[in-house]
Amino acid sequence: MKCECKECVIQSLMFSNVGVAEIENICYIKTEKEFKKGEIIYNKGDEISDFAYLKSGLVKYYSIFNDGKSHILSIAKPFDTINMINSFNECKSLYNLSALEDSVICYIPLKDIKTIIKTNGNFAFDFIQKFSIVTNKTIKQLMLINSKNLSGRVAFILLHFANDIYKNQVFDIPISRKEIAELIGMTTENVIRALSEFRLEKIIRINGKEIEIIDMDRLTKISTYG
Amino acid sequence: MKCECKECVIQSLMFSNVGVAEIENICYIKTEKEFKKGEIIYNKGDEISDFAYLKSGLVKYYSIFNDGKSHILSIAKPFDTINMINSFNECKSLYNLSALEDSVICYIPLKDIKTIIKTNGNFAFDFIQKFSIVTNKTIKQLMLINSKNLSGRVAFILLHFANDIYKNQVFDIPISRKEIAELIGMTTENVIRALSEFRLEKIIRINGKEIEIIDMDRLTKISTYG
DNA sequence: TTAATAAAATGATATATATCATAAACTGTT
DNA sequence: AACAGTTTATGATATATATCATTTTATTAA
Repeated sequence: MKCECKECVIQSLMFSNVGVAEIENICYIKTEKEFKKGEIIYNKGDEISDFAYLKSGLVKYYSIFNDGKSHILSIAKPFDTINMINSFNECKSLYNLSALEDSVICYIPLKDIKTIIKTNGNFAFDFIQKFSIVTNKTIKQLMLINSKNLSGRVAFILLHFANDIYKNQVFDIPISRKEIAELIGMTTENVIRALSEFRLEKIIRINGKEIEIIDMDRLTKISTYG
Repeated sequence: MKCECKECVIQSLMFSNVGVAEIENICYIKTEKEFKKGEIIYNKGDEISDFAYLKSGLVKYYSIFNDGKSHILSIAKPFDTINMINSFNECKSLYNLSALEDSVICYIPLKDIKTIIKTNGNFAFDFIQKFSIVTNKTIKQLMLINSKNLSGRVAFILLHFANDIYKNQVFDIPISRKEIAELIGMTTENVIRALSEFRLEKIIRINGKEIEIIDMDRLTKISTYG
């Protein structure tokens, strides 16, 4: 089997400095696995033996704390690395990961990535850079959401789906209202109320899971200042 | 000048794989700078040209968002790396950093660290591991705090100072009540109220900045389940 | 297709936290 | 020592969000 994925992190982003021989090798040892919507990819604590990235679909990272509630950290989209953040820790998943949509994950044994890091400094450097960008974005998003009120948080998440994930003003939201609540730290009822308000104000149009952002300007203002 | 810092990240943690020649070299090119309590170390957006770590003192990372309020991300303690998280991004500080106590920061030009990463795979590997631990801890703390109520958050922070920073049940809290509020995302008045309640309940003793944790068990319970 | 179940929606009420006001206790400065 | 400015502290009130209850609308399974 030979890789073909044009947007593969490994080929395009990270392996820009890896010799051709190494790339060929990686392409042959990679494996792919399909997950159905709702399937668990990793449980918290599972051993991580592979470097993984999302080829297609959508994946959520979440944790359950002592409050008994699920808290969603973030959502990975195609070509995001999966579990990069814990791959170098104790090689145990720090989060629960599950598929929000049917997803395909590409695996490369972690030991092979580690070997390349140890033998190819330029690859290691690019890897650190990529790692830094991913984690910084996650931390920034967490802090930003916490600084906002209910409407601001809901607006922020709608814009995240429209701008970052689907790159479209119309999209089928892949998570339930309850999951939006778990992502922004508010209750399901209040998320629904905020969405209803946006709908009545003609800022968005809702048809079940389908959401269209009608007034991008106002939603952005609500997200920014709310 | 020759390094002497026994607990230096560079010597002990990260340079375990660097050849002796490289260590000697690093020791000679490092510089140190003192910051008085309250002094700014980096402003958000400042260029980062050095890898830095905290030799002594205490440093806060914070950001000011559109709400006009300061939000503290975390507090670095001696031998923590400073700005590791943005060193490999755009080499611009993503946060404001200021000294909470008189502090000494040790600098090594980033270009030298980058050279070692590119030429010494084992160092790169250890660097990634260290990076991973630091960022994971930050993200976990952010999520945990957000999952708690007022008392739980205040208890959590008191335990953080006692257990992680000062390793003592009695300590002088280095930040104001306002800064505690900025760290846990509550208002100053409510932080003071929570502290007063803990005092009345004989869970802690307060004498200005001096705090003693009397009932560790109850405070831990409040932090865990609050 | 229908029943059963879950998700979305909305209202009423409770609760936690924020805001505003004020006073007391510090801190630093002259 | 006295002053101004800041931090800490506390109370009263307002506001935002959570909780509980109920209905409607989707989804899933039989």
